[in-house]
Amino acid sequence: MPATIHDVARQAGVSISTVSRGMNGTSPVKSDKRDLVLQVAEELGYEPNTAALSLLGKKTGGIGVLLPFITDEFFSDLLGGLDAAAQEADRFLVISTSHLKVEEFRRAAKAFRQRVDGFVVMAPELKGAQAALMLGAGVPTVFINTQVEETLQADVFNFDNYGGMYRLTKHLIEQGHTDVVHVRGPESAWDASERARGYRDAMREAGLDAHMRFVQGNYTRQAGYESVAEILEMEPRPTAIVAANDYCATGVLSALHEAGIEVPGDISVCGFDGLASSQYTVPPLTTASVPIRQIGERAIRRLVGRLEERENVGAYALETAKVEVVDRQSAAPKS
Amino acid sequence: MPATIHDVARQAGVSISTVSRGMNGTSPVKSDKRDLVLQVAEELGYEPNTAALSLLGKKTGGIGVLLPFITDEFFSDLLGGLDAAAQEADRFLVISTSHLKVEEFRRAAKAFRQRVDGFVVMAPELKGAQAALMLGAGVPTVFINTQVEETLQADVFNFDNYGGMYRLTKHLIEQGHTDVVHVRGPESAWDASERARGYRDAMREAGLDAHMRFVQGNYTRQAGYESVAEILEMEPRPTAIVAANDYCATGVLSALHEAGIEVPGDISVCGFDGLASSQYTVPPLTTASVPIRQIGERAIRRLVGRLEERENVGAYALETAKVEVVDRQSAAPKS
DNA sequence: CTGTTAGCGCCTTCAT
DNA sequence: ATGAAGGCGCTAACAG
Repeated sequence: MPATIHDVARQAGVSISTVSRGMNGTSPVKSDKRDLVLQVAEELGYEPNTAALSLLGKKTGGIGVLLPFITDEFFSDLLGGLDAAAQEADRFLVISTSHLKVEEFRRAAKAFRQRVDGFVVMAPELKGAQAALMLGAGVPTVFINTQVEETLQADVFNFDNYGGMYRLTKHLIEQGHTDVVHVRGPESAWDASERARGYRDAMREAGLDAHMRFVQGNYTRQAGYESVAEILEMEPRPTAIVAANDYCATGVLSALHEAGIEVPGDISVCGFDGLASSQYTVPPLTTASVPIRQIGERAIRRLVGRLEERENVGAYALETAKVEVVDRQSAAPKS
Repeated sequence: MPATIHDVARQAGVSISTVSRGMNGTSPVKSDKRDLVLQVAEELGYEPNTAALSLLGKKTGGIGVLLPFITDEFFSDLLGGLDAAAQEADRFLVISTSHLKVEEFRRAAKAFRQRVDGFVVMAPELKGAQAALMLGAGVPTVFINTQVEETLQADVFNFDNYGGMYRLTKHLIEQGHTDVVHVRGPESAWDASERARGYRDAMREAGLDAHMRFVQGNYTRQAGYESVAEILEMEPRPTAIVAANDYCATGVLSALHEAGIEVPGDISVCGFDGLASSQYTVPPLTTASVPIRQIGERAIRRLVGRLEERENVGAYALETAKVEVVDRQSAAPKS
């Protein structure tokens, strides 16, 4: 049974108010008494009961994190940034995942609402407004990589899915490739559609409409692996593959190696995300790098700023982080 | 401002006790009144305030998860298992990471103690007893992959670090390799020491004492990458490399490829962990597979069992999951 | 400066 | 079967 404020008061021979004031510095306490209180509290290992605090309307210190998955390096990186910034702000993360479906999302939102001060949400399969609705009005929320409308009253930290893929595709085209195939992400995901759109626009602008080819994937290595069989059947055979993400590209690399096809000698391969691991694939992956860790850190800082009602936070904003092409060895000029 | 029990009571024209009883079924309520209460509660979107509940000594529903890192596929897999089982039990995860150092661990333990019903802890750099001490006596805790003494009053779910590495090394030796080098994990980590011990024993038993070679690493891809320079200098040059984990092995593969050395033609490479990604490396990685997701699921189930004081939970137990060698293409018989 | 008191929202006796 | 009242631990008025 942990010590309560009464225990400390009794032991120190003062009233509970004095203890409270001494510990919080809410109002002046004679210094010898304050020292005594602090000392007794220390001895008894006293810590204010957080439930009592919340009941009084104090903040919980918790930040709710709602993610679609977690078993993915992209999300570990994001969580790394989130957690680092949270610790820095002396807050803790309450995490829940697998909210691909609306119902699951609603359930988690409900369970969390009372236990956290605000939310960080990544819901590429949900519109931001839809998610905001379920979280309840007035709950400070920051969205990451989520489709939003202008009217949404929340901060949004996106990254340039469209532009990143556009530039990546263009990069390939500039190297002489004309038959570039895109292994798409899931139909239902907004970010996947944006990436596909980037690919499409780059091809069109280069007058390569007739050369556009899509293979349906779902962001997994498995899907990338399986896409290769289909790609190798295409006529003419593509000389470059742009996968929707690095995971997918890894699967592509693996299948190509198994089929005895050289990368980038016979065919070029690109990913998207710029995961730490993409540097260590064989060969190292040309990709579009998303600063996901920093996005996580910034999202938390912004949220904490709102929670603490800092002056300089300002109006709600949509920030779109730049996505840079990282040229490594898995893509090369068309021979 | 969310509705309180008083709002419901007023609206339904009954006392708050009746509302409480109606919602919880704690004691009989005339059925028409109960229906009315339920209906009003629904309309008002009433949900019992969790802080008030905790104050009354009720459970919070939260499970604290304390991990050393999170930016690692191994941990995402673990979290996947943890989260799945938690959702199944209608509980939520409160996660905190980067507890490599004792001080950080203590800090997180303190912050979490009041907000969760129990803990799942993975602290390979801490002895279980030490961690238990910081969590406070009587807090239900399950340890994963943590060094423990016999006396620890807690459930422990480990996996066979020693045996897995022993068998992996033996596997290589049986294929004719005599010069097998081990890229170690961090000195301070218990699991890394266990793996190193497995390697050592396998080598010794085969009479290969004089052939033992260690390179110090730290479980990262970077360390694996850098170890290769050192390994290639060794006389005689090793024909096989056993890395302390898959990440490290990935770095090895990458550096070897860059150096134009064929795997497994010129040199065999093995990892440890059996990450999903190890199946997609080039070439696919021979490794020792740890059922980490299942371990996560089982850990949560056990913890929940304890929290609910189910009859059949029984005494505290140490379970050590088997680690299987998965033979893929990165290792081959010595030519 | 310091002590007393009134709740925060809820469950739980204790009466009725 | 139902209502009234106490109290969980704490902070913030309100008195001195």
